[in-house]
Parts: sequence; C-alpha cells; structure tokens
Amino acid sequence: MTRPRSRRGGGRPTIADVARKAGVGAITVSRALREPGRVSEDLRRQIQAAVDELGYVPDPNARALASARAEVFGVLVPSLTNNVFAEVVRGIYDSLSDSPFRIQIGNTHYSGLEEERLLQVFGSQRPAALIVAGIDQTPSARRLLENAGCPVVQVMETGPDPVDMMVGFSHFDGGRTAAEHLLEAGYRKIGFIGARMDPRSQRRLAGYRAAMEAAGLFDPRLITTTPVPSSVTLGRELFRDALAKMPTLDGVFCNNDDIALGVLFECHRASIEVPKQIGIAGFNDLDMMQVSFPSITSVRTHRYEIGTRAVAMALAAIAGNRPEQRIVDLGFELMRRESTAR
Amino acid sequence: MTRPRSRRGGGRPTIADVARKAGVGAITVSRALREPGRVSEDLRRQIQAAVDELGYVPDPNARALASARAEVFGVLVPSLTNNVFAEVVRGIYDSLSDSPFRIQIGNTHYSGLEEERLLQVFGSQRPAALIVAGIDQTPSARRLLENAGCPVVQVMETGPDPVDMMVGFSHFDGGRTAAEHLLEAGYRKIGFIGARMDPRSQRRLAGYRAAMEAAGLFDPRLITTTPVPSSVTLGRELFRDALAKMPTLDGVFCNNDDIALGVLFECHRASIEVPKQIGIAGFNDLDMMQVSFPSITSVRTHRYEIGTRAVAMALAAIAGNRPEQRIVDLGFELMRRESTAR
DNA sequence: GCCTCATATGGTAGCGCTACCATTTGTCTG
DNA sequence: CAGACAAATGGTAGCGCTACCATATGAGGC
Repeated sequence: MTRPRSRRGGGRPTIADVARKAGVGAITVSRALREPGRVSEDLRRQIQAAVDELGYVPDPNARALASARAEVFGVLVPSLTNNVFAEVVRGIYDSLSDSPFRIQIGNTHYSGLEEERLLQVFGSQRPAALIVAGIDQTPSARRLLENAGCPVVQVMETGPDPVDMMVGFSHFDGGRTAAEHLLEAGYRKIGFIGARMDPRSQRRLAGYRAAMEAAGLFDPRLITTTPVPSSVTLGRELFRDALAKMPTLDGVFCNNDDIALGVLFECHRASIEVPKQIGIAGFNDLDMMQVSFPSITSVRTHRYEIGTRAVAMALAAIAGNRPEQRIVDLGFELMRRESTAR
Repeated sequence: MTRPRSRRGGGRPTIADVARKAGVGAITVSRALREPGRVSEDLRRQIQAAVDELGYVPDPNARALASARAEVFGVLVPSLTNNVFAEVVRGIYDSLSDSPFRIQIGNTHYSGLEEERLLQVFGSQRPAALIVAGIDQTPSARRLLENAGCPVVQVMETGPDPVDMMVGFSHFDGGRTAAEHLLEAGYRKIGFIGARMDPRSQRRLAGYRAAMEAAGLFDPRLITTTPVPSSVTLGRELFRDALAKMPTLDGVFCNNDDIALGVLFECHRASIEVPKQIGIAGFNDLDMMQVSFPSITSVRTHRYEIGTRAVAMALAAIAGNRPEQRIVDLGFELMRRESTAR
C-alpha cells in the first residue's frame, strides 16, 4: 500500500494527506492540532481519526520555519557530568516532558567563548526560551541573550542585573554560612579548599572570607585552590597540600562535596579524627554526605527545583504572563552533621 | 540601519541577502557554505566576506525542511543524573562539538513506553543519527529504529542482534569477572547487592551467578536487590538487609559504585573490617573508588569512549562508509584494590 | 575544429507548515 | 428584520533553504 511519495519527502504523511482524508482544509488540521478550542468538536474528531489512521506526526522543522519559532528550549550548562548541573537539567526535563517543547543542551565547558558560540547556534533556531547557567556572561554573550527574542532565565545564582529572569541563590551567603557554622562549632584555623574556581566558587570563597575576617581569623595561607576540575581524588590532594602549608589546620570548608569526600578519606587514611581534630563542611549536599562515616555537614542547594522553577517562569513568559517576580532566590539550607559536631 | 524586514521573519539576514551582497546566486552561497570545494576560490572569498559582514547564520529549520534531513543527533538515555550515562553523553558532546550537528537528548526514565514516545518525537525530525542506550528495546521501539532512515548505534552493551551498530561491553562478563575475583581472593559467602535492576544490572547479576555456581557456592539468599533507583544511602540499607538475612556474609559484589560506597560506609559505622571481614567490589570505577579508604575494587568501564566511538561510527555511516565491524566491544578492566586484598 | 565531458554557476520549484486575510454561517441587538 | 459581530472554516502566499535540472565555459580527444 505505497502511497504516492513526493519527489523529496520521505513519504511520510503530511498535513495535506490528513486534510484530504478528513475532508477539511489543511489549515483546519493545523488548528485542530494546535488550538483545539477553535475547531468544532465534529471536525476535531474526524481529524483525530485521520491522524491516527495515517500515523501523522507534524514535522517540527516545517512548523518552526513557518511560524518563525521553534518549540525548543535551549539550555546552556558548563558541565554535563557535574552532578549539580545534571540535577538542574533533570528538573528541566521533567517539567517539560508533557509539553511539546524539545530540549537542546549545550555544554560550555566553563568557557565564555564557547558560550558565545553556542548562543549563536541556538539563536539561529529561534528557540522558545533559553536557560543559561550563571550570571557572568561575556558582554557579547549578554547581547546575544538580550536579542534572542525569547524569554531568558539565568539559573544557579541570583544577582542584581538579570538579562530577563533569574532563579538561584547566593553563593556568597552559602559560603559565609558554612564558615560561620564552623566558627560557631569552635574551629579556628579553618581552611578553604576549592577546585575549578568558577565564578560561583569564587563567590563562595568570598563568603567564607567575609566570615573569617569578621571573626578576625582570616589568613590567606588558609586558602588552597586550583583551576583543575574538581574530583574526589583532587580533594584528597588539595587537603594534603593545605595541611603541609598549615599543619595547625583544624577545619575545612570545601568548595563542593567531592572535595569534602576526598578530605574525609584522607583523614581516614592519615588517622586524623573527624570532627575532633578536623571539622569538614561541603557544598551542595549530595546524597552521600548523609551516609558517609562520619556524615558530612554540607550546604544543601535546591538544584532540581532550580530547573523546574526556571521552566515554569519561562513557560509563563511564553504564555504572555511574565512573572512579576523576575528574580527568584531559592535559598539553601545548612545541614549540620557529624563532621562538624565537635 | 533597519533593513526591510519581511512579513514574518525576525529580520535577520537570509541567504538571499548574502547572495545579493556577494553578487552571486543564492544556491552558490548555499554551496559555498556546505561544499566549499565546489565553488571557486574567488567567489568563496566574496561570499565569506558577505557572510561576515551581515552576520549571517543559516536557519537550521529551513535547511532541515529543504533537505529532508536535520543535522541532529538524537540521543536516548535512561537517566540524566547517573554518572555512567552522563559520561557517555559527554563523550558524544565532545566528539560532535566541532561538527555542524546539534544534539538532542531524551530521558527515557528506564521506561520502554517513554522510549517509544521519544523515538516518535525524534523520528519526526529526521535526525542524522540516533544513539540509544541499551539493547532491550520494545518491539515497537525496535521497529521505529529500523525505520528511522538513519544510522543507529546502540550503546552500553553488546548483544547478538544489533538494529544497526553497537558499542559497549558484556555486563555478564563484567559481573562474572568481579565475582571470580572475589572468589580468588578467598571470599566464599559473596553477596550480590543491586538497585534499580535494569537489564544491564540483571546481566551483571547473571554473570555473578554463573561464577558462583561454577564454584558451587551459589545461594539465592545471597542476592539482595530492589527496583528502587540506586544511591549511596540505598547501598547502606541494602547491605544491612543482606547482613540481617545472612550474617555470615564475607563479601559483596555491588551492582555499581554508589552501592559499594554505601556498603563501605556502613562497614565503617558498624566497625566491620574491610577487606578482612568483608570484601567489597563495585562496578564502573568512578573516580572516588581509588581514593576511598580503603580503596575499592571495581570493574572499570569505558563510558566516555563508548560515546566517542558511537559518534565516530555514526559519522562514518553518514559519510557513506559504514564500518565493517558493526559490533564494537570495548571491554572492561578489573581494578584490584584494597577492599578485596585479603 | 567538432564533439564529449567535467567544472562552475544559476533558476525554478518545492520541502511541510502556518500567518494573514478572506468567506461563510449563525446569533444577537435595537 | 437590517446591521453588526462573533465563530468556524478555507485559500493563498510565503518561511529560508536546497534538490533538481539547466546553462555556460573551458579542457581534452581524435
């Protein structure tokens, strides 16, 4: 039962085939599919029957071309494997799974240049919305976002000057809170250990520093960082460096949980008692923080919710009712655990 | 300097604008961009200048519509947060970053039905290639893949009957190898602890079972599984269940490294000596396995390479030279560490 | 020098869909 | 009951690009 195929098309049914079979105009089929309310119930049923029988699926490319708008959410993250962004992306996917929107993820590798390139590529598709991680776009990237002609949500952080909308929390406050907690617990020589040191890590460091300075305990030698990407292995190594540099260290605030775990393992290996000799605090509160022995204090961030919230805001903006609250601060939560319970 | 904008377009330059500026036909611009070799050097330069000056970026939707082929790789994975798939996806991204291909990821949530739905959606775009995780597609999904009209690569596993191409390794062999290692190390009451129990986990379990039966040591009570998604916390709980069921347990092969880490932490907490009282082996060999205390034996899998290899094969097929080796087994590597060094 | 053939370029006609602007019909107002 | 107006449907003309089929030009064969 080969239906006559056009010169180039793959031979799959088009909207015209459906229209013919249902005995209506093509435009009515188009409407029945997109705005069912505007087509009478009768025709709607007929059309649905024709669609089912032919197995018609609209061509998103033709749709995008004709309507000058693709049903695509562009998402830009600096890393695919970092659990933090994976959670945000998961939230985005889950929120969009019942919508007609497809998702396109770009991996910027923490590079502003790469971000610009991807923005260019994404923009050429006329996406329905853009979600980008971070608030430190290059001037050129920022311009691309401003001219994207679609809702833009910056996620992971909050800041004073959104391109359009923002969902996140203050990394500075998160860092300060963790450091203050260590101070309250009685630790004095509290180091900061950080890898990658992207802008968010920098702000956590700044928060840590503010707390330490307020306590009159800041010392630059307490800081150990590297631009190298974060890993558990690296956490262990950095901790050894930190200890070598400052043997009287009695606490560490880690950039993230991978580092914290590495520190914990090194303590085990070197028979350093946690929390007695060394207090450890992490950041993000991955699942394993609560199970480790001892369990590790961490700053819980609401990553999945950042994703879902960003989508909700973008969807609202697409629907025409832009949320009046353009900057949403989802906050964080200090999870006090054994590793700082002196 | 507003250029006259057409009725609907966003006003961005089109190929016709470039053609006019360069004083050539539109089709020549199209060719210069896609097959530079077929356009004289002279025109090519002129066209490039016009492109740069106008800031022209081709519209991928129009391109896809006209050529009946979108420059998109569709990727289907069961989870976005599971590090294993994140690594594969990273490999795919890195291999495709310099190509014109965009990537579209679908999250099947380990559901065959969802996989079918996504295949339908992806298929409607006429992607350049499809990469799907696993070899256990539903009959309907398999049919969709066979009729996709593009190269298809099944990844993560190898099996006898590829839809088109395959890159992965034998989970059965991986499971057997881990169990055999524990046996060789002198462990006898070796449990299997697994979460999620997707098809790959099932095959690892089968491999474990084969090894145990060959040694005459298999006992169904050694097996502790749950359909619940894997986590470190869950590893700890399952280990407690396993111990309650069989207090004489002297080793465990864990479904994956998260579970293994949970087991290790529980051993610490319950003062069970590793590897003396209990031997632990994991699967996948995440970074932290080599740093933990004690370090944990694991089966290293080549996840990133699975991604890069899958792309390479798909790209070759697109270019017309289908690799003669349609099934690529990347194997695995047993990493012997302290946790099984009795 | 005629013919073939490869190379370089262009014109035309869509790809499958929807925006825009009719047209038709029925309903309500005064 | 004319006039106004909303609701339901359709026709036409593209969206921006490329497949296909010319056409023009020069190189090479005999």
